[in-house]
Amino acid sequence: MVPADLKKQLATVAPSGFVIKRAVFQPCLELYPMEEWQQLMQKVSGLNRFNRKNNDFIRRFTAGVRTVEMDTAGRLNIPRDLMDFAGIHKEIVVSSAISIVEIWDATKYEKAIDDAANDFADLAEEVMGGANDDDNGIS
Amino acid sequence: MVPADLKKQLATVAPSGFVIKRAVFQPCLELYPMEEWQQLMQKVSGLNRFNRKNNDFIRRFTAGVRTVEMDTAGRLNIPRDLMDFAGIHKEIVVSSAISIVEIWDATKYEKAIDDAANDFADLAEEVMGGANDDDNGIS
DNA sequence: CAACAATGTGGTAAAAAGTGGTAAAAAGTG
DNA sequence: CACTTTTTACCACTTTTTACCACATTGTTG
Repeated sequence: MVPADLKKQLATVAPSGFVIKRAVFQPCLELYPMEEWQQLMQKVSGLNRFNRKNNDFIRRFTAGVRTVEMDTAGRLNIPRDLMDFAGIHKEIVVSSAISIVEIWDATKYEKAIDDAANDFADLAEEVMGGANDDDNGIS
Repeated sequence: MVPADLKKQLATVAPSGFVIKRAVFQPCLELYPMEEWQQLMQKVSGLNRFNRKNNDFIRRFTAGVRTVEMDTAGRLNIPRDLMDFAGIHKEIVVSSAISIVEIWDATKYEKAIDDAANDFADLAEEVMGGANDDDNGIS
C-alpha cells in the first residue's frame, strides 16, 4: 500500500505503471515510473551484446525486473522473490530519491543509514563537492 | 513453463516460434524470437567464410541451435542437452534483456550477478559512460 | 524386427499467488 | 471534539503455477 503523500506525487505517472527491480548496490528495491524506465532502456538497447562487458552490465542492471501497477486502492503488489531479495518482513521504508523510489525493509534501512552516517561527510564532499562550479546540483 | 508476464510480452512473436541456443559468454541459454534470430543470421551470413576467424565464430555462435515452440499451455520444451549445458537442475531464472531472453539455472544466475556486482561501478561507467554528457541519465 | 527406454505432447486438478473490494481502526485536521 | 483521510486487516474471487498423468513418438538394443 503506497503512502498517501507519495501517491499524490506519483499520480501523474502512475497510470502507465512501474518497473520494480533489485537495486545494484544495496539489498533494496527500486521503483521506476514506466517512462523513466523506458528512457533508460533506450540507452541500454543501443549496446552491442557481443561485447561481454555490455552483456554482463545489462544482466546485472536488469536483474529482477518486473512490471507492476497500482490497483484502484493505491496498492502495489511486490513479487515474492523481490520481497525475499530485499529481506522485507513486516515494516518497510519507502524512500523517494530523485525520480525513483527505493523500498527497504525497515531494519535494513536503519542499518544502512547508520553505516552511511559514518562516512557521510566524505561522501557529501565527494558527491557534491565542486557543485558550485556550474549549475548541476540536486535536480 | 513460461511465466505469465513474459508470455504476454511474447504474445506477438510467439506464433513464429523461437530459437534457443547456448550463450557465448556464460553458461546459460538464450531465447531468440524467430524474427530476431533471422536478422542476426542475416548479419552473420554476410561474413566471409573463407576467413578462418569468421568460420570459427560462426561455428561457435551457432553451436547448439534449436528451434522451439510454445505449446498450447504456454510451455517451452528445452532440449535435454541444452539443459545440461546450462546446468539447469530445478529452479530457473528467466531474464529478459532487450530483445532476447536468458534462461539460467537459479544458483548459477545468482553467482553471475554477484560476480558482476563487484565491478559494476567500473562496468557501468565503461558501458554507460558519457551518458551524462547529454541529458544526464542516472541522476 | 520386437521390446524397451527415453523423450515429446497434451491435458487436468490442486495449490499458490494475484486482484479487487470493504469495514473498522488509527491518524490527522479544523 | 467532531469529522475527514489514511491505514490496516480481512474476505471473496480469479489467474497462475505446480505437480501429476496418459499417451504418442523416437531411438536403442538384444
